[in-house]
Amino acid sequence: MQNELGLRERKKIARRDALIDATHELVREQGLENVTVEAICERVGVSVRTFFNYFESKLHAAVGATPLALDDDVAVTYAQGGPSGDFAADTRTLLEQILELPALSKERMAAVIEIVKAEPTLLTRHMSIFESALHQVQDLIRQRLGADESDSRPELYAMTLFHLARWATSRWHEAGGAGHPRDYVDATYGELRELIT
Amino acid sequence: MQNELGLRERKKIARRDALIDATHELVREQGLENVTVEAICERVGVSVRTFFNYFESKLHAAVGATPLALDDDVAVTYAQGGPSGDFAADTRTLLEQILELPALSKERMAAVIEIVKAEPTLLTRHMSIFESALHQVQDLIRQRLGADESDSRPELYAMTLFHLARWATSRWHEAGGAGHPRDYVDATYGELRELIT
DNA sequence: ATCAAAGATTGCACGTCATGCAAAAATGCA
DNA sequence: TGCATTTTTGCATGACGTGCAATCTTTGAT
Repeated sequence: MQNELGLRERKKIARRDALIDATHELVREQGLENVTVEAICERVGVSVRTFFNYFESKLHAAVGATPLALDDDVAVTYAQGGPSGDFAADTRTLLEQILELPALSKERMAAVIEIVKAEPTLLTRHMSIFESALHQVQDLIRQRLGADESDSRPELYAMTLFHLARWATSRWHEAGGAGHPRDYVDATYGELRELIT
Repeated sequence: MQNELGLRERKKIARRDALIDATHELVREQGLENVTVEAICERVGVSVRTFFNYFESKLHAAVGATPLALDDDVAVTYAQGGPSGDFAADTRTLLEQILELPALSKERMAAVIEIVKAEPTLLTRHMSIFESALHQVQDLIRQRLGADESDSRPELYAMTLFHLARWATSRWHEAGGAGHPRDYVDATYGELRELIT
């Protein structure tokens, strides 16, 4: 078995990409609210039902939502108190590792950022897009802290982390896409610290 | 003109309350997903169309969403750099003032918290419920910072503030509703600080 | 090349959410 | 009482999203 993917896999990826791209184009042209799933499907040449085989919702397609594929080692290390033993430092490292994940190509990421800028409600309204990712991170933090269900810290922490990620990415994009989102984590932390010091 | 409200006003408030309470009951009985707007209306004796005159969505009713009625003085003072001149301190004061607002009765607040606990997706999925409140706070922060549109700090700050408010409220509820959510802001700040120090 | 199993797409029916509009009912006020 | 203003309501409409069963495609083995 080669590293090659079968026709089946390749087609799936291509279709998925086509759906995301079509969504981006249409949203750019007409705005999120005015784009119907039907229109997206028409452009791609696919049935509406198929669209929903790929994405849970229109929003998921708009942000090109991909399951968070965090490395197992990284996750376990963090959960068990590593790598440094310092909670704040390790959590920050975790954030940087999350930002390393090749979730989207640069072009697509840029498209998403533009869309979010034009449609601020997208992220504010339906954060469910990232729900599973959020949940994973939340669980890691919970394990790390040895917290039980009633402790709401993991939830707040995970959400804050998510915002930090978004913010860093946003800054990176504002800077013209120079370097890597990871490079902007520092500034982001600094600004958040100004709020709660 | 007395302080008395006319029949019209009283009926509106009563209906609104009835809708919120009915929603809470039904959600408790059947879970958020299984409650239809139609069922809520049936219980209250009101048409579906009327429901949507009162609430933007089912979720809004579930959390008893009320427009954020922040005092004008408070808002202006904050936006113009007051009351102390220190950004972090004043923002914290703002948070405490937001928590002062009598958005919901204690019982209803408790009901909402229980619902959110049972249906974590509620807040994650549709944060739009708080969108207008969030937006107001965001604008205040933007003014305060003299930031322009491209600066994303107000957005992150407002959202963080929102989380802090939720967290403080949650802690207050866990403590059996003793005192006031405001009293838990301190602990909340401390815990968040642990994340980003 | 053939064929069966596994996987993906599709159409259809269905239920729900949400909005616009205009008629009808309720309320406030002179 | 009669008239103006709000509110409620029914109806039509459109979009979202899911379950199901039929159909088509890919795969891998013979």
